[in-house]
Amino acid sequence: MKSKSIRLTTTSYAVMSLLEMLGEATPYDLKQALEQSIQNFWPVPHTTFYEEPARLAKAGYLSQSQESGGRRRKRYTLTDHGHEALREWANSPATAPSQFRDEGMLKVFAGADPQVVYAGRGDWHRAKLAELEGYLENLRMRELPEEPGEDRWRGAEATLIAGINYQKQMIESIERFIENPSG
Amino acid sequence: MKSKSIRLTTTSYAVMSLLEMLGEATPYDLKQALEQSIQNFWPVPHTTFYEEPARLAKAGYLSQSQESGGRRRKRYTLTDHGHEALREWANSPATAPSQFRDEGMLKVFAGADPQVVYAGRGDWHRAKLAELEGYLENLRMRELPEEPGEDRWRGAEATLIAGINYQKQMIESIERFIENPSG
DNA sequence: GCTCTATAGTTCGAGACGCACTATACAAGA
DNA sequence: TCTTGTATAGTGCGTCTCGAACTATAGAGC
Repeated sequence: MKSKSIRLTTTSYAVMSLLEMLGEATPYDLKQALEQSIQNFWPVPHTTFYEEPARLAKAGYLSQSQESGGRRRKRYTLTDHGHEALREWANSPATAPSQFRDEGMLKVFAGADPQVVYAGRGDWHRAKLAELEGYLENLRMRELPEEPGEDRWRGAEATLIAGINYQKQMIESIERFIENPSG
Repeated sequence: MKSKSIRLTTTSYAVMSLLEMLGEATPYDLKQALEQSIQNFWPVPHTTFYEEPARLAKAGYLSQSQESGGRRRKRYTLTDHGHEALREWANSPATAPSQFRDEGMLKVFAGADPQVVYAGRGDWHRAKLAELEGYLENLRMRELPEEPGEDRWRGAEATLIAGINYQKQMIESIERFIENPSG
């Protein structure tokens, strides 16, 4: 365990949380799981799921194995060290304030017409909303056969619901903003 | 004009928009102007205001001069090339979807108690709200002596108002989420 | 076997980030 | 005048993040 010391970023914890939920996962599994849960609150480009686990493994937070046939995919699991680090982070009170970025608002700042900038936005958020509602339904189907008390998926469900509420709110705000940018 | 060609990012346009509004500005001016307008929609660390203008100047989008006394600060203005690039971007319809990141929600995903995670958040947003309302008031005082039709500050005002609405909404959402995470 | 499409994985260079630090201005008190 | 304090202003640099462009494998249907 030649654990090179690295800085753990929020994205590191995202990967570790996902792994805690899934048990063992390939980068692709992680990518999919993120899309179906916290993507709305922590967007991560897919290449990160190939790079970050390798980085975490090198530092001893994950263990790695390789499939012997086919694509010879890498499978990761949390080590004890990883679990510990994750728990410590999750239980620490200090949390960075949330951030919002919207290129459209910058264009408005630069003088663009809000109506034009936000024309397609409502639909985008409506599509996202439908997608999330689908995930939530799937999640609830899958949960049925499990033991009562089984709660590996509880976090995923809470964040999905929050994501759904978030999308609904965005749809409303955008409509209000288009109607009356200085209200 | 040894214009090295660079990629213009959204942050580049943020800097250029600010410069268009201010006319001429030092990095520090840019930093302050951002804080009082679009910070909520495009957070930028302060070091960027020293690095990015230099990069843009090298590529011919800004011109640079240096104060001769004191801190010998650099002052930037948009070149014609810069104005053009900015206009083109502002008028282009394609706009990246907005992004939201919230480390707290990740902690909830990882199993943390929403009540604990979001305990101080409401206050944070309330403070931010008050800050923005102050900026808006200042902006409106300053606008009084200007010519009617003068609208360099209109974008700033619109984004400030949107920022204020955003903070109000966050305060509400957080309260609702704490009360009932799975509503 | 071939071809199409979905799925899965990789490389790499440029940009973004933020800690830690340095420097200047200016006012108040000793 | 000298020192000290504090707000203002600027910098260096290593690490992390991003995303375009690309490659590879699997499985379905002919």
